[in-house]
Amino acid sequence: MSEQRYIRIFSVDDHPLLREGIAAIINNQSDMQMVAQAATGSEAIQMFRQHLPDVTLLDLRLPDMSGIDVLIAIRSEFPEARVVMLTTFEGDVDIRRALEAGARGYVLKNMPPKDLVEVIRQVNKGRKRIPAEVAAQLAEYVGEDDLTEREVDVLRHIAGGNRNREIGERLFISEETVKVHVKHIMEKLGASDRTQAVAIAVRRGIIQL
Amino acid sequence: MSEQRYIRIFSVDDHPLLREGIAAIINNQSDMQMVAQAATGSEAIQMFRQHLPDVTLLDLRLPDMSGIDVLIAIRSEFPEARVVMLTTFEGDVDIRRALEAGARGYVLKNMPPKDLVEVIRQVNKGRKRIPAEVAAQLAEYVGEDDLTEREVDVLRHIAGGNRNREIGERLFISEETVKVHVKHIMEKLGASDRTQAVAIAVRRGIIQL
DNA sequence: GACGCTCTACCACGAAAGTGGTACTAGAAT
DNA sequence: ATTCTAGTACCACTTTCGTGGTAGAGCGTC
Repeated sequence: MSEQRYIRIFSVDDHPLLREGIAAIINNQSDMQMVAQAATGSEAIQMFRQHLPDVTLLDLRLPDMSGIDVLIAIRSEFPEARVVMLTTFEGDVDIRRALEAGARGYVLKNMPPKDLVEVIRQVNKGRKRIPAEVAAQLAEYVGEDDLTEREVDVLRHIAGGNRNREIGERLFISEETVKVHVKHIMEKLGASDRTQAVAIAVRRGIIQL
Repeated sequence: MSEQRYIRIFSVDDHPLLREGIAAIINNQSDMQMVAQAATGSEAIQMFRQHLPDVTLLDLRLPDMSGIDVLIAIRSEFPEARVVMLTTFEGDVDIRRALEAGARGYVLKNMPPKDLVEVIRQVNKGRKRIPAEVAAQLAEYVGEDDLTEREVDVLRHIAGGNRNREIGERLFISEETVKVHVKHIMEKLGASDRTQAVAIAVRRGIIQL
């Protein structure tokens, strides 16, 4: 194949300065071209349909919706879409959910540009690519039980400063049941009390404050 | 004045992609020029001496030290240095400390590029410039007491999941004194318990997890 | 149908946390 | 010199948390 075609790239990020930087890097590569950009989730979904890029760079936190939800939306319509998450967040939960939702790569924003373009080339070839630094985050918690949805509900109320009795009232369950959930939350997260449970959950990306 | 001189700009940020974007924006302005870049605090201090830029763009979180400390170091040596903080963090404490340390501007990374260049122009003229969005964060907590150093110490130990007795042992004070500190912390932050105190403190940038 | 998981609920008990006081000291500020 | 602030300490008391069990209902799976 002597004909060299560009890798057509679509960037989704709500930070204009960063988008600019990505565009500069991309367009400096002889084999890549930035074909579109979006700043919100709904924009992203719409523009994906228009441009059908080879590789999409997707931020995790967007103003209107989660990057994970954008990923799911795009892949439900275009199962072959090749999406690389590009974010500052290192929490293992975000990484895991992105990969479960079909992301082909996961790159941190503080990585050198050459790592990014390398991941793009690999993903464009249909491979998956997770840098060691990111994989290490994942490995940290393998085998440990995830919190259930209900437990995350309870945890959010804990972070809001609610007492067990209040949490019970809001979730329409007894205080005793709340205590059971709290116990399980602390066990699963390895926390010694509810406060540390919140701290750990925030670090791991299980909840946001 | 017919002779037009460039505003010489120095960018300090540990995200290469973002630095690239800033450089692209800056060099697109007819009246500005990027003269140097640094990725760490110590690099920043050293390169400032070499280049003596007109305006410095400084990230708050750097790998080796806090952006605030870099700012203090630079301004102790060059009191006329014009520094704009450029960061993603909206916590009022970071903003306040930056301004107290002599920052002339405080711009969020998700702002439009034209806001950034506008702030740079104003700051270069010797003015201070704080976008409304940032000022609003500051206004949120005016008049409220800051936590003392000791209280922040205690708060950090709380976030680590320590009991009052343990905190006392580590800080070489009695458990009863710890309880007094905890009481004051909750009062000042408007928290109903120690867990919410940690959550609020993290949101406001008083502690990091 | 038996198993496993999740969510629910209750009980009892000891351990912390949180509340409301008082009070002394050292240093900064006025 | 006096006032203010931050930090220290102790006490008494109530409330909440955290731990250890047991157990049934509902749902999906194998």
